[in-house]
Amino acid sequence: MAKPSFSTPLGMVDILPEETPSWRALEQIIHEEAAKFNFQEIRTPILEPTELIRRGVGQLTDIVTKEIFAFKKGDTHYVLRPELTAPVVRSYVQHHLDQRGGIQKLYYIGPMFRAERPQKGRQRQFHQFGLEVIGSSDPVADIETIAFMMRIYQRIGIKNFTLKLNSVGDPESRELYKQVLRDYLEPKRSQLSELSQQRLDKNPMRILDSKEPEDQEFIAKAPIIQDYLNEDSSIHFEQVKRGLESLDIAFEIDPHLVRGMDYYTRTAFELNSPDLGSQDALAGGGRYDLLVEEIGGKPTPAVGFAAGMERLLIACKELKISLAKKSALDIYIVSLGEDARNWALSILPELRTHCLSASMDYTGKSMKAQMKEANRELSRFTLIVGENELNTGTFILRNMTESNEVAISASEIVTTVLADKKS
RNA sequence: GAGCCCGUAGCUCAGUCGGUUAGAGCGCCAGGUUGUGGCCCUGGAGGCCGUGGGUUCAAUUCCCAUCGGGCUCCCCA
Repeated sequence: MAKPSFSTPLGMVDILPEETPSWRALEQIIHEEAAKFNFQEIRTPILEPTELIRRGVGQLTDIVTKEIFAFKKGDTHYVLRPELTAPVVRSYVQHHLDQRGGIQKLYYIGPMFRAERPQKGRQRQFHQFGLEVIGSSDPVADIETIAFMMRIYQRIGIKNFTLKLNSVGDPESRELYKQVLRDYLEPKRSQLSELSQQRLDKNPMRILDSKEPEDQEFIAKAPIIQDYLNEDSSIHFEQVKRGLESLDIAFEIDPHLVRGMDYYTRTAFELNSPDLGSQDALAGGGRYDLLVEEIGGKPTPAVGFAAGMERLLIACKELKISLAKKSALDIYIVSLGEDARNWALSILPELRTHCLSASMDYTGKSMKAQMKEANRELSRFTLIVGENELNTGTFILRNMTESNEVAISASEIVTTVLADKKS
């Protein structure tokens, strides 16, 4: 094997022709469902200012401290976007979308970048779809966000998952809870994992998310935030729960669910699948009532989620769900000789004008080889053109699935193939 | 950032306790059918056995390094 001189960067993959139909089918589903919910698509640059991500996602988060692709051009620092909530909010503020009236219901599909060690379900360039509802603090926005997310998986047929729900509180509730948590954990500091000891100072709530064995005992007995929510946040949480119940969306409360981005307030949720292996989060999201202001806009409540597309496709593969199959060709023209090839080339435009997919040999190979190719391309018909046909004006149209053929005139080709396609 | 496993044909993998021309299935190309695909039969192309170094009379095989891949921890989609 000649060694390839070049290959994709670590953790980045080519999506090959046999895979793109599934991707397009998934994208199609997302676009269709978004339209049903009256969400509008937004597309933003792959690059964003470093400072936006730092402030948006959080200075101390893993994403910012170690997972970012950053570089500098002139005096400006850029990053490849690691997520899209902060950029969408940036766009919302930059273009004064709040001035358009109503709330903004936006969705997106696109590549994200995180400089992590690749493994199953984790790449350095990966794709997410997601949505952001900006301008509403009503629990209905949370419920619709989750309902949209669940609908995508439901439509695809992925049912094997757990929806975890929590409230991480508003700033007031959270400060109170953090203090309670610190008071509880501080006496046990020396018994906690090294990582959790650091977190105790910076962000004690993330200790709840720890998987270190030595932390588990303390986490299990730790006070839970639900007991420290103020009345507003508590009511909000209750309304979200009730809304999901009324929509028959099953969930479980996980008081230890703390997500990786700093901007979440109140509602936080995550969808996990046992079909994914170690990286089991299909999607996650929550409410972020402080982010718009943090990024320079007016105080504006918002909620959203993001879902991993590769992980969704992995789950499909595990569950043997096929989103798309190789598309069949309507007609392949087998041509014999120079005159026949020219004739074939000249008839293709008409076939395509009638919305038929049509192709022919580009290499001048034997009839048998051309028939093989038509078969490989799953062509429904082959049209055979040689000297005889050109002289008599009668062509052989072979039905490849039924293995029979008819002699027809040139003017009958389109109608015959179209008639079969409709039946 | 840390740990473990793996690199042999386009793909999936045998094999070599170190020793003449490295194999299979699938795929590809061609012939059997000088104008007919799928099934079948026959043949063919395609490998410096990831790369570099070491040990040895001899390395695809053993050792070291390196690169690449996979899985795991951490964290996340």
